Amino acid sequence: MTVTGFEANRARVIGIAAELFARNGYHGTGIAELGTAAGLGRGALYHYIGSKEAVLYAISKEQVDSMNAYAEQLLDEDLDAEELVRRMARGLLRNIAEHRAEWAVFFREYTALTGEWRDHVITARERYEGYWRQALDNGVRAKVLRQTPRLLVKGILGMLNYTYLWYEPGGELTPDEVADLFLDALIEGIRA
Amino acid sequence: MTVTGFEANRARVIGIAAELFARNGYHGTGIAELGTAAGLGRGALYHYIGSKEAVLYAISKEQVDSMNAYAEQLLDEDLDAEELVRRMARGLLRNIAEHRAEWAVFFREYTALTGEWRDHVITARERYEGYWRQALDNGVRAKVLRQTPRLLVKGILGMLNYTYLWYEPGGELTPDEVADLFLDALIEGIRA
DNA sequence: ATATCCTTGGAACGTTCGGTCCACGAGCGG
DNA sequence: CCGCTCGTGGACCGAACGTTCCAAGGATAT
Repeated sequence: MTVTGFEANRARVIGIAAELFARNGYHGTGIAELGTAAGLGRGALYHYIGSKEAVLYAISKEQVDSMNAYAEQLLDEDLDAEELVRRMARGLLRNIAEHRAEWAVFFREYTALTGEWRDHVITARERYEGYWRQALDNGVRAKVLRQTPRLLVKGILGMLNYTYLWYEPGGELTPDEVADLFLDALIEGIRA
Repeated sequence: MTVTGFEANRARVIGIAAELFARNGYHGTGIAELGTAAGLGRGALYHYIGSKEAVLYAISKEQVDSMNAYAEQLLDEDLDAEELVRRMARGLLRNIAEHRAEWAVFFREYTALTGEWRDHVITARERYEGYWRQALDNGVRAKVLRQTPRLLVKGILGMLNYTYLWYEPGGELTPDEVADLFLDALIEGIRA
C-alpha cells in the first residue's frame, strides 16, 4: 500500500501545481512556490515530481487522453448521428468544467513542453480533432447534417474549448445545458 | 523627426517581442533574448521599452483597442443587421490573421499583467464583448435573428478567437472567407 | 568650437531560477 | 537490535532573471 501512498501524493502535488500554473503561468510559477503550497521541501517535492516539465506534461496529457478515451467509446457505440455529436460536446464541457485549472494550463502552456513530451501532447490533441471530424462526417453520411467544410470542426472546437475561460461551475447552467445551447444554435441556425 | 525615430524603434522592438513572447511565452522570454533579437544592448533596449511588462501591455492593448475602434465605427453606420454581424466577424478575423503573434500573446499571457495594466486590458476586452452583444441584439430587434441566449456571444467569440491557433495566412481561404463560412453555418444551421 | 541632448553598450546589482546532493529519521522485517 | 529502504528538509549549485547605472558616442544647434 506504500505504492498507493506515493501515487496519491504525486497526484495531490500535480493538482496543486495545476492551480498555480493556471493562475501564474508555467514559467511564472517557481519550484519554491510549488513546494510551499504543497507543504514539501525540495527533496520531497522532487521525489514525487521528477521535474517541473514532467508536471506540465502530466497535467496536459491526462485531460486530452481522457477525452480521447471518451470519444473512442462513443464512436464505438453507434449512436444516432445527432446524439453522438451532442454527447461529445457534453462530455467535453463536463470535463472542462470539472478540471478548469488543468484545461487552462493545457491551452495556454502546452507550448512550453519540449521534445517528445510536446509531440505526444500535440498528437493526442490532433487525434481528438480527428474524432470530431469522424462524428460530423457520420452525421453527413446519415443525412442528418448538411455537407459543411472541414474547417467547421475548428469553429466548433473553438466554441467549446473557449468555455474554460468563462464557465463558472455552480452557475445558472450545467455544462450539459451549455453544450446543448451551443449545438442547438449551430444545428438549427439562428436566423429568425 | 527624431520623435518619429524613437516611436518607430519602439514599435519595431515591440513587434519582435510579440514574436518571441508568442513562441516562448512571456515569462519564458528573457530580456537578454529580446535584446539580442533586436540588436540592442541593455541600455538602448530599456530606453525604448521602459519595462518588460510595458511591452506585454502594449502588445495586448493595441489589438483590443483597434477592434473596439472598428466595432464602434460599424455600430455607428447603421447597417443591415446581418451585414453588421458579418462585418464584425470579418474585421476580427482579418486582424487576427494580420497579427497572429500579438493575438497569441494577448490570449495566453494577459494574465501576467498586474495592477492597472491588467484592469485596463480586461475592461477593454469586456467592452468588445459588449459590442458583440449589441450587434446580436440589433439583429433580434430587426427580426433577422432568433432570440437566443446571451451566452451565445461567448460561443461565437470562441469560434472566432480560436482561429489565432490554426489560421495560416496565405492558405486556401482568406480571413473573410473563414468568417463567412462560420457565420453561414451558425445563421443557417447545419441540419440537413 | 562649444554646449546640449538623445542614444548606446556593457558592467554590475541582488534575487530567483530549476535541479542536485546528502545526511538524517522513521518504519519495519529479520 | 540490526540493516535496509523510503521519505524528507535544507544547504548548495551555476545560470539566468529584470533592472539600474554610468561613461562615452554621435548628432545637432548655437
